[in-house]
Amino acid sequence: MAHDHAMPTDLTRNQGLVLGALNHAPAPLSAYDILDLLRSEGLRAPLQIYRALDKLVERGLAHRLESLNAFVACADEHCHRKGLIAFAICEGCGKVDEFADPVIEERLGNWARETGFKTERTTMEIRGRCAECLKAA
Amino acid sequence: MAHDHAMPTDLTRNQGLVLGALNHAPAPLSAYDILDLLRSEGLRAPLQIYRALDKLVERGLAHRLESLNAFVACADEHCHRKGLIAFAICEGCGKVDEFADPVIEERLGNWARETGFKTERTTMEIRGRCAECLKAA
DNA sequence: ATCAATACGTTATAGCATAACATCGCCGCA
DNA sequence: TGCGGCGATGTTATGCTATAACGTATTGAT
Ligand SMILES: [Zn+2]
Ligand SMILES: [Zn+2]
Ligand SMILES: [Zn+2]
Ligand SMILES: [Zn+2]
Repeated sequence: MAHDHAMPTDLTRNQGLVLGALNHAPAPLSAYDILDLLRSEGLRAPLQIYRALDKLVERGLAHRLESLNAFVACADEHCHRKGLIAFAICEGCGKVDEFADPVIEERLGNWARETGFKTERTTMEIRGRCAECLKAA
Repeated sequence: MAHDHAMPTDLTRNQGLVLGALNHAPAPLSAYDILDLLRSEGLRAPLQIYRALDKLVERGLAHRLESLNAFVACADEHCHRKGLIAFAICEGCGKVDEFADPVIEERLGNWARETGFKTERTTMEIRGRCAECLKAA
């Protein structure tokens, strides 16, 4: 399970609550999912969640999945990855696998250099079914 | 400009209107952008747009950009591409460049084979600034 | 004490997407 | 000719996602 993450100590209360919710979740959560989970802690408005998420994503402690409009905790316990990250998202169980591939990064870097494009950020998301779900079917 | 696309002849009226709007647009359009463009043609409801978009995307005549919640016409005039497509989206002018890279496709295929993941579809979107916009700055 | 920077709380609003239901037109087939 | 299936259409209502705009509170340095 994802229960034993080492959380940075300098998070604000809201940031800590949101990251905690993501860490305990077995699948990506939307901002509104998180809000519902944290109403018992006194949070009431979407903006409280979005502001915390902004900071967490900025620091690499969480990631936004564009194709899902949802968020996950970073799978890298301490030092969050630099560079390009790919996400494999299972449509069956919701599990998200996070990995980096230097060759892909290099190919995209080459393409950018050749075309004169200045990359700010890249999202790569694979949708499908994980091995476990395939076995179960 | 994108004015001279060969449009399939078997599109319905709504599908044709929507694809036309995308073909003439210099940048990705949201479903609501398209709706506003087509009110003069009698379209009134978001669903009319979304239904047409579903068909167009299904046939590869248009693409959905997940990181933008918007749509573009496929840049491949006739035979839309098979396989993995990457999109480079300029934050300055909105231009979208569509390209395929067999090496990246192979790397992702390898990863999937190794982990037993069955890929249904992949989205790859690069955000940044195109050469032209960089020159202008 | 003053000031700037950052986080927080609240209300309202904007933007994106689908559910549910009725209707229409086309085509194949008795 | 009439029936039945199917896909596209039209309409209303609703739900989900995200941000604007405002004010207050906390922190921490000078
Ligand atoms: Zn990560
Ligand atoms: Zn699974
Ligand atoms: Zn295309
Ligand atoms: Zn540009």
